[in-house]
Amino acid sequence: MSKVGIREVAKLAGVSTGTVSRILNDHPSVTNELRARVTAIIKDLGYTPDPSARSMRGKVSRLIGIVIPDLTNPFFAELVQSAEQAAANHGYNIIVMTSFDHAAKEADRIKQLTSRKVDGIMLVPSNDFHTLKLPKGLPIVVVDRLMPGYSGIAADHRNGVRLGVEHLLQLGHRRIGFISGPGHSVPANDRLRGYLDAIEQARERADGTRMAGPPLIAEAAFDYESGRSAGNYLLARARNERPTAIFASSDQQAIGCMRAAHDLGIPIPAALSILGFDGIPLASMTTPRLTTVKQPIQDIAAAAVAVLLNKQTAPELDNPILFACEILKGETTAPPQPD
Amino acid sequence: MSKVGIREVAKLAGVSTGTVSRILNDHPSVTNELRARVTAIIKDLGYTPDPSARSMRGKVSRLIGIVIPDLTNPFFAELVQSAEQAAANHGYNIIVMTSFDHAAKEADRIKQLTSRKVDGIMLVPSNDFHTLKLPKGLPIVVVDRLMPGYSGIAADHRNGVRLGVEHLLQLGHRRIGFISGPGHSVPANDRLRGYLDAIEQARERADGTRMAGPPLIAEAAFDYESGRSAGNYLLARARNERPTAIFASSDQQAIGCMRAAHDLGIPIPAALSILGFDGIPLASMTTPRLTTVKQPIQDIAAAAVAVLLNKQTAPELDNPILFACEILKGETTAPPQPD
DNA sequence: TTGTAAGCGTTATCAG
DNA sequence: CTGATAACGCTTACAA
Repeated sequence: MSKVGIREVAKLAGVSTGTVSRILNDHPSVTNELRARVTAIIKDLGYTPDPSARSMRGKVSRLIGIVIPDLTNPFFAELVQSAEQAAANHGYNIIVMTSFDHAAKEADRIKQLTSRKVDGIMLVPSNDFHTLKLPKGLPIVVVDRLMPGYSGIAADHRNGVRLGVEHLLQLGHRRIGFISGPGHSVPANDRLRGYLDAIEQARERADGTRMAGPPLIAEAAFDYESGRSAGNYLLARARNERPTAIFASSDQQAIGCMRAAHDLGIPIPAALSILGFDGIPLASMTTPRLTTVKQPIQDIAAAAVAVLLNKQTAPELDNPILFACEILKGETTAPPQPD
Repeated sequence: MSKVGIREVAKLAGVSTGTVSRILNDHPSVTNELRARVTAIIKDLGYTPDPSARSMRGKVSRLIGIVIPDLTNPFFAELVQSAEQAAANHGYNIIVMTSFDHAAKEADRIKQLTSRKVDGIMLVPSNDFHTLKLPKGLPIVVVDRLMPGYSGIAADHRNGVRLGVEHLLQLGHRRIGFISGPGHSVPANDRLRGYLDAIEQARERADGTRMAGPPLIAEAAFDYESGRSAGNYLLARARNERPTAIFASSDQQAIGCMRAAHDLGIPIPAALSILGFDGIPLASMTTPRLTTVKQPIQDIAAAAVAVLLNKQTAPELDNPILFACEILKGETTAPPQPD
């Protein structure tokens, strides 16, 4: 059943193993006639090349490594799943590893992948990732959390957030709170910048309109519980002082914030609009459904795989490939009530 | 940097490559003294054995394949993550694949894994999985969705559900609705059986107490939307007729059901208790927090890996290893109001 | 207990 | 364009 190797094929086809190998690897210099005949025999015999032997002799393992901080995070889960699909389409498989946002573990995992001879690594760097030396010669594409000095692929967080703020502004909101991500996280800072951009811009064009003053930014981790307490913080003031809309840096934060509002007796979206970021499936499962800025996860994954397989030219240093985000309208945003 | 092979080690240690190999593989017949010396040199040189060569020559790849229906499902995501950790502890890595509950894709993935020479496969079979021939000689452990005729590892769904029903009974509920999973799914049927067990048992010991009559079971897919419509179905009757508690077969169903109740103006848990099953992180993120029966995912994953690595004897045919579930108390269950 | 040497299944080089 | 043939880095009889 499984004893069939390249030699059997060669013998049965009356050619040499070399020829079979060339056919297997789409080497151009083989007669079409021959190629057809041998291919038929291959299929007939049910022969499959042995990946281990291939990756030992050749320099290709058809294996891609993915290192992410946390598979439990729906965003990363979808990223991995999309990458798996994209890779499978090219005959590649995926080895996943979780770093738990721990730099040492991450370094170890990358070393493992290197020794596995993976053909490339897709990396979402851990947050305390600072001085890791990436192995040279091995294609690595940094995804989502872009690192200065490395090429990468990600959603355009900054413009995505700007888009979201515009949406709130157009609804008539003027006191727009922002729950920021952890300060040491690159995408968190990008999102914050997007918020500041949009607010600044609104201020400039708002001749008479006042953009309200009190602190409207709260820093928090990306998770649910942090979003909740940040929400509490932002909402803990008189009605005509507190924000009429809150933009959270992640859907999980947004959902936590919804809960905070609920506990304070503030109806959504009547008295408070909430906008999330990410577009995870969970967003459409809340009551009311969360309006959110969706990242094109599949596109990101596909692009990353394409780059690793040299199907697409890699992004240049400090000049990442960015994908546009779009607003996914739910039921948590509406025009503000008059004070 | 990377040119160091077993020969370098051997030369530098003044031994043969064979000896080094034996040391690498913990072969018993090597002097401790020698072992220590060579090990030191290995570490010193930063030598790492080439996995491709190893898996080609030997019969071990230190690779485990995992095939699941959907990585986006938080339950499976956690399963994979836990397995990855467990495997890493033994020097093993994980190749993940998604079948999308599609039998053909699943078969293809399994074949790929076989040719990769993985040392074992952890499989959550797709639901339209009927007549797949599993490759012989390759350890496969079926997880979560047990298939009759195969050995497997899973949570004890039946007893878990029974536990949940007991909880509701103790709170005083007598009309307990049940949202079942899709009829063709094995765990769904196990859960349904658990419900029937508990109800039956309650009926027997309930001398005078009446266990209410009207249809209290609704079949639905495991997802959110299905849970919602099943909830609507069960709740669409007069207050003194409808269930005072609903047990859903998945957390996602339960959350959908919460939304249905909400839309009908039925307060939770005041007028309706809701109990979920799975214990995904999402369960603690709803408002109010969902009470649920938690599956010990990490234990399941660890056991599956242990079996694949022969660290633990495999479960016998038709005699699966089952792990107990436990109730995770949230805020959606309370004593029923009088009619 | 340790050394020697023969492959494992492919790919790549080099002739023909 | 195709056929021999030598590696690739390691494990494992078999010998010593």
